[in-house]
Amino acid sequence: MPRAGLSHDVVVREAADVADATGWDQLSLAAVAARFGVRLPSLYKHISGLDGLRRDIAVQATRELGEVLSAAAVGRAGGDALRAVADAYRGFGHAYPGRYAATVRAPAPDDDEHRAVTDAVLRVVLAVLAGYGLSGDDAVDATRALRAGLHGFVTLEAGGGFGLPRDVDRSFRRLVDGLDATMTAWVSAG
Amino acid sequence: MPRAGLSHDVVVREAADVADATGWDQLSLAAVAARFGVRLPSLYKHISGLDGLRRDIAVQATRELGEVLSAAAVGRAGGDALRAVADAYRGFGHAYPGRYAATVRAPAPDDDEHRAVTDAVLRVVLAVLAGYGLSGDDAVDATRALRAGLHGFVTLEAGGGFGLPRDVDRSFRRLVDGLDATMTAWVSAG
DNA sequence: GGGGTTGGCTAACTGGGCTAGCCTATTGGC
DNA sequence: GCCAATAGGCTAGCCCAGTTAGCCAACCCC
Repeated sequence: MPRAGLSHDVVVREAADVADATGWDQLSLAAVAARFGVRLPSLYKHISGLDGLRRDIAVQATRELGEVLSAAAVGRAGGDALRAVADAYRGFGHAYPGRYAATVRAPAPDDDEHRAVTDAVLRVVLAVLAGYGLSGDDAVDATRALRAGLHGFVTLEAGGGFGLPRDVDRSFRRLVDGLDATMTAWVSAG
Repeated sequence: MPRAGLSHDVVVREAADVADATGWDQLSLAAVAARFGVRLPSLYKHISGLDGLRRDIAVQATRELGEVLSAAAVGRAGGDALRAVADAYRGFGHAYPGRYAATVRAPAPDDDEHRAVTDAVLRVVLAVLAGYGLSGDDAVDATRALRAGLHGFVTLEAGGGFGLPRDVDRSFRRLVDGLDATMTAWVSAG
């Protein structure tokens, strides 16, 4: 019985790849086990069931998203930073649809590790908004508007919701420009 | 063996209620059959499996959404219409989370009935945008931005993604105001 | 090389979806 | 009113995914 060399991180990473390839909803332990050429119950030595695996993927994917956004934001400010972060966000959703879907999952109230990585993403966004001069309630509203616009666009695009031939990149650019203008306006409106 | 009085429409409606109560992802034929006090295979006389049922719920829910949005838009124009439609959209998502999730499902390419109801929703949105003087590519971009913003907000809200205490109604109002301003600006920018 | 730990495995159960085929309630024609 | 056809329930039985329990071999360290 040769060992397959599994570990928690290896299993989670492979499972994330499965989710990217087949869809977050279609993720199954059977598919992951098959990837490793291993029987399904063997995975239980490394993860706690399908739901535990989903949570682990969410944590890993959210960490990766935070790194990607942070890298995009560094050295930029204002609309420049906003556009870079927005593009990075959408790019992540395109490149890793399964991981992206995982990042939407809200952390359980007592899951500190998960909370930490979602907070890290939030901090990047807040830093971008600070570049507009937004803070407090304005920043909260702006964060929600920004996440709503980006998340909505990425999920609708991934779900095939944009049937029309009109160039999708261009629509996205105009959406982000609109968000930029809105936030700029909020600043001057005080 | 008394008859339970099932029919296609009755089953789909009850299944939509199950989806609202337990979540679109948790929808199961077992739960629907239990609601009717009927054995699971009996449902197959009225629907074609779980996936067929999901598609049927999507069609029905999208039709309902179209009616709700259309009713909200009637007799209004411009920002007034936009706000009314946006509130109706979010209200539908709150009141019927399972049905709402079903409306996101894109129609199969050859599913004319499904396409017809999604087109009806699109027509309402386009009518609102026409009130801004938007048409052609501008209208397509605006539709996408609008759907992205509304859909993103509703799903994040439903998913518990808005953890902060800041009033969510207020954030939504500001998002819609921002969309209104953006579309107004697009018109003048031609 | 012997013992503990780790990481595979098989066996077995649950529960959901699906198909086949039975049997009865209802309905429509005469 | 009867008889046949249809339609709408049912049971039985399959498959597949997830889960748990418990076995046993591989590896690691002394």
